Amino acid sequence: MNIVHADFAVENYDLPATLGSGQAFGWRCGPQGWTGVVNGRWVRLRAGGGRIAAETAAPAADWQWLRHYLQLDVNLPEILAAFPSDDAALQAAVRACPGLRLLRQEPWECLACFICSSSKQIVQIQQITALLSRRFGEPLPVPPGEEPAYSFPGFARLADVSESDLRECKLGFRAPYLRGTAQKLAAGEGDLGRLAKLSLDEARAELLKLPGVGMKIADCVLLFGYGFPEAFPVDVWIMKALRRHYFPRRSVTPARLRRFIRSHFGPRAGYAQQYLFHYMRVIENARGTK
DNA sequence: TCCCAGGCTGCTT
DNA sequence: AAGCAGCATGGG
Repeated sequence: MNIVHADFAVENYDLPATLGSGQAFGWRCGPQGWTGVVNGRWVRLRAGGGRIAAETAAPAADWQWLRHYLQLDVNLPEILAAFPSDDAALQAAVRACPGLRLLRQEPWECLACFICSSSKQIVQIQQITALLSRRFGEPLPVPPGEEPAYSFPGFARLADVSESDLRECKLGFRAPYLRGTAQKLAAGEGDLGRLAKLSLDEARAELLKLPGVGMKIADCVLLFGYGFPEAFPVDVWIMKALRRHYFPRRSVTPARLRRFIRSHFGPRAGYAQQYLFHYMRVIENARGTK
């Protein structure tokens, strides 16, 4: 089995923070780097010295799929410079983790994983999605001596899986949601590929038609899967941050909150969201419980 | 034992 | 329209 290497020069790219920041759930950190599956290929990544080194198990014609996934061509300093300068909380989050990036994941996998995510901790989402891959995905070529790896099962495959089989993957009450969404897509009711050509609001409206998909999950898919940079998923962590920093001692209606997000964070609000999320969840939390 | 987790749905007011 | 119980499962 051939092992194929590549090397990318990067600036302002914090690979561990990006792969571990709760936007993708398939990456595992080991002594030799971060191992995961991108578009049906086993990959290991290692960062250092202004470079990201990549290793795969099978030769590919080019590396565009990985550059696209890692969003290597995004001009991060330009995005960070456009954040509101008078926002102390956001600026602190940026200073704490200046190379945090957004990935561009495959939309179906992203959608399925976030349907599994509701009211779950990130570690558990990782476990659930790993079970789905192992059980219903296809085995992938890996270098000798490596753990087996599996593709993430497509919606056609999951549409044929019984609810109890999904529950055995620890999906709990999310099982009928994932099954329902997979069946709808398999039946041609909804075309994920078409969403990329729509506006943010139009694409969100399409996602909201799927079972188990509300505002939060829709915005995650729009941000992490389709690359709409203004999508701003509001989960419990972000809600905590927004209340604390922007609405102390005030109740906020969802409509007012959305208006605030749009006007305050601007057209790249999704990046601001990821910085606030990571700061709240990892950095502030670690400081508080140390 | 209790509270919470990258929520959504459907039923009550 | 807004509030809220219920939904599985596991971590701290």
